[in-house]
Amino acid sequence: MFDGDSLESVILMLDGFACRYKHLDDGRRQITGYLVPGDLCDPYVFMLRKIDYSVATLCPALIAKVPRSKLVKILDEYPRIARALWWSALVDEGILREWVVSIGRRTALERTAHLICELYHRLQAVGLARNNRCEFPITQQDLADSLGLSAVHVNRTLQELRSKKLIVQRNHSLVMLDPEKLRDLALFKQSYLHMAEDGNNSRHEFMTSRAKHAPPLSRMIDQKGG
Amino acid sequence: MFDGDSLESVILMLDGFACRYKHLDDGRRQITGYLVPGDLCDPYVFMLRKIDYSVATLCPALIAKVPRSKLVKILDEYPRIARALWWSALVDEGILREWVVSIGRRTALERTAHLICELYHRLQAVGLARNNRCEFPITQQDLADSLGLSAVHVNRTLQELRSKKLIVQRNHSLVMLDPEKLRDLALFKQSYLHMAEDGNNSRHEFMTSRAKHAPPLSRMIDQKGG
DNA sequence: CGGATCGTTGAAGAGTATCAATTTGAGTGG
DNA sequence: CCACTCAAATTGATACTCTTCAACGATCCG
Repeated sequence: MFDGDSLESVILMLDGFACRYKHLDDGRRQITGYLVPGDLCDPYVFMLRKIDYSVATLCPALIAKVPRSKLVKILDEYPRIARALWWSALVDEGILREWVVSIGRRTALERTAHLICELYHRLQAVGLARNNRCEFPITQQDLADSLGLSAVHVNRTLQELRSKKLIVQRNHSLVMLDPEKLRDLALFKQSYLHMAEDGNNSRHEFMTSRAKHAPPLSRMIDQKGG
Repeated sequence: MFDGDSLESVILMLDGFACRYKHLDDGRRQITGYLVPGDLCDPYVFMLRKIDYSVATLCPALIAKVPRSKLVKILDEYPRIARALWWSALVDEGILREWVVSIGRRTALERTAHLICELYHRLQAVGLARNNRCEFPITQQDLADSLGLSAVHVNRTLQELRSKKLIVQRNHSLVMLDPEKLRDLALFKQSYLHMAEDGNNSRHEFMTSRAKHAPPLSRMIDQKGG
């Protein structure tokens, strides 16, 4: 799905990771957000005819493609889903604001820690993380393009997080060894994610609602694209 | 209006400039967006009980305070306004994505030029800029906190834009001497603002609609706060 | 006129980028 | 199971953008 495309259907992440990103003309890339299971790639289909960013998967992913017309009908029938969608867009905006704060004012170390915290908490909210461990299929180059750093510097920053005994990475998963210290270092305040106290949010509801009422899924296994 | 406040009414900018910002615990500040006439400070009142940022005016400003209940009624009666609100939130998100790209991947010079272009085009869209001139009541410290730079560096960056004959500043207004070169330098693509070809957008409609149906305005002159 | 805020300048240093090479690790096919 | 390949991670050296600090000048306003 690319910058400038028209929107004829909405894509829901069922499994795997993806990201939104933009390219500058000379090739510089900036990732503007991650999509985890339960997220919609493009909740803008109702207002904007074109999207102004691209989406790429970071690993093989499972998605549901919901035709625009079908989604409109679903939203009419199940207003809770409409509300969840609206909520979700606002949460996305809050996350985006925090990214601006991170890239603008946090140091490389704080910024990297903050992104790890964000992803862990979002995955936890949809039941995909526990015991301080979660999938982490994001390359150092992707992190660099998310954090406004170079890949080399991300590498050294991750080394520092490891040497401080805050995280370990194995295969494509990550463990927070001392979540509290990590959040302190990151200046991380969970509240901006607007989740309930128990760590759940309405996306979870959206996912489970979806399971009962969803249109047929199209299955797509996709290699990482750029 | 501060981080954590409950939302009992929505504030509409009628005149003047304001910004959204967040503080880190140690005092570092990051501005996450500007509010110009026609913008709502907090279009989140419908879903989120708390806001996760603060708002400050940058100059004496005129605002309309719309009680939550009244706005709900207005939106029921005039669905076009509801649509404009929804649209507006999506445009805000697009702007935020572009800020992430700017701070993450544009150089200081490009980034500064890009913010100038954004503000000019947004002001033009609500009829507050023409002939490449607009109000610009933003201090270098504010620019620094918007662009993720130090005030000193913003100063030198503005000097460079002036020495390249791209802008001039007088009093509190700014003139783009060579808008095309400025946009090229900034890698600025107008499309992300999702405005119509003529430079107008639905916020303008929102403003004029409001004039006919608005609740009584409360007038508030406010000194810059932090 | 005095005080505050904002803008400007210079010098020195920190943080991060860049470049280039090397190592590691995960497939893949023989 | 091993050799091969390719992408990702790591390392070192060097350069540069931007920050910090401190001082000074300009402007505004009561």
